[in-house]
Amino acid sequence: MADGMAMPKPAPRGRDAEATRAAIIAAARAEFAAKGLSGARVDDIAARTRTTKPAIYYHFGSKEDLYRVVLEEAYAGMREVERGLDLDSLPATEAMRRLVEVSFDYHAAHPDWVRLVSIENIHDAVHLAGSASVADRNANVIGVLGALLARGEREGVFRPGIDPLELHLMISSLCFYRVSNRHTWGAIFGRDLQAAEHVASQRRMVVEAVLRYLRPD
Amino acid sequence: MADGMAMPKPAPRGRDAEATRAAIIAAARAEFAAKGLSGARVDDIAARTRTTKPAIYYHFGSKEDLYRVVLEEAYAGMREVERGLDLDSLPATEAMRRLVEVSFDYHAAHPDWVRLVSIENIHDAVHLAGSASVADRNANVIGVLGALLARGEREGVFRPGIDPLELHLMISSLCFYRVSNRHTWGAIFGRDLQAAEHVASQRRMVVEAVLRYLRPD
DNA sequence: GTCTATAAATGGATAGAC
DNA sequence: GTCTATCCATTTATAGAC
Repeated sequence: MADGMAMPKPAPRGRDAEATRAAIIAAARAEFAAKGLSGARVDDIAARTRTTKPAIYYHFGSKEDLYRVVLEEAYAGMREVERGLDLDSLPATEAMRRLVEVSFDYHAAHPDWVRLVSIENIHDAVHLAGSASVADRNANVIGVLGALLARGEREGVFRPGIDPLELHLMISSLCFYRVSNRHTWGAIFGRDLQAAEHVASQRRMVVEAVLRYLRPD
Repeated sequence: MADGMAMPKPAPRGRDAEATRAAIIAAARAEFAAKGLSGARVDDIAARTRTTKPAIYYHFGSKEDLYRVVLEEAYAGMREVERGLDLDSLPATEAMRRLVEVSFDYHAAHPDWVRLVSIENIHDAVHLAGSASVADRNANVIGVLGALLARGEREGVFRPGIDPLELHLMISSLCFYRVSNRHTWGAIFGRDLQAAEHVASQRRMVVEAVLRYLRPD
């Protein structure tokens, strides 16, 4: 257990490669989210770390490759949350409410992730296209939603004929837009969508919209 | 009526200042929508026109000022559509359906506008903040929605207590996201949201979602 | 008002020492 | 693996002729 200060180097600047990489990724994520892929400056990414520009190129090769890594890691973060959901123990309606609330809260709590996704769409998702970990994301959410829809239908609380992918589109739209477009919204309508009083109301609206959409009759 | 070829100049390149300005704006709109503000190149904007770079700087001063003009004109285009709606002659439910369908169709038909709005949000809407014509947009849509909600409530087809701004948020989310995020969506789920067969289904979903949200129960 | 040519600055990327 | 110093392509913007 005690490794007796077995670290070989006292580390004047960067400790080890892994720590440096992580620091660069964190800095790059902030920079890319703030200014986009084209707007981001490698110099500014370096300035956000304790290392320098050549370290970035040594570890990641190019600005674009670094962006790719940042994007990949950002999506990985969301996968964690999706896995942590235990929906089977709840009635279908409550499970759906919980799923929507978790999605709403995740988007609200991670505006940087929302911005990165927006930015990637401006680039026609070309950097995501070649990603390995994308395929696995595919099945998971839709599978969970599909199973929940089927269960709710059996329980008689959801109407039949709902496409899981289309429902996911509905939920994502309602959770994403209010974060991604909050700035133009604020400029046009003068309402801050992130103000605490409005967030709670919108959260209720989104849950209500989804549940009413699924309710039979 | 016949102006007898009264045009003073045969116009070898640019005819008049107004035509040149319009051509530059159109080219700039395409370039900015394709690559974003930082990614856009003034050289490429010039290449999309029959004029050259100095003409751009002569007419607009700077790349950023040109972007501002493009953004302003893009928003003006959407105002036209909103004004062309005659909702008073329809029952409240049908009027709401029509309003949602028009919004859906406008977003679907103008992906460039959607991209420009996304881009402006990445820039925290700083270019829209100082815009003169933004304020007038404010009142219009929300006023129309508020009046329609009040009428529907009187007719007993909408439930009370709906905030017009929040309803507009809901409609915009459902119409915007499927266009703005179609590329990451395609990369992750392998479904083209713009494919004709899916568009019709999503259009029904959006209308249904809104009407069910408003329906008393 | 519009062009050719060019200035001035920025910014991605690397050489070479340690 | 990480630094200092620098290269060089790109790109915004303008000078000056017509």
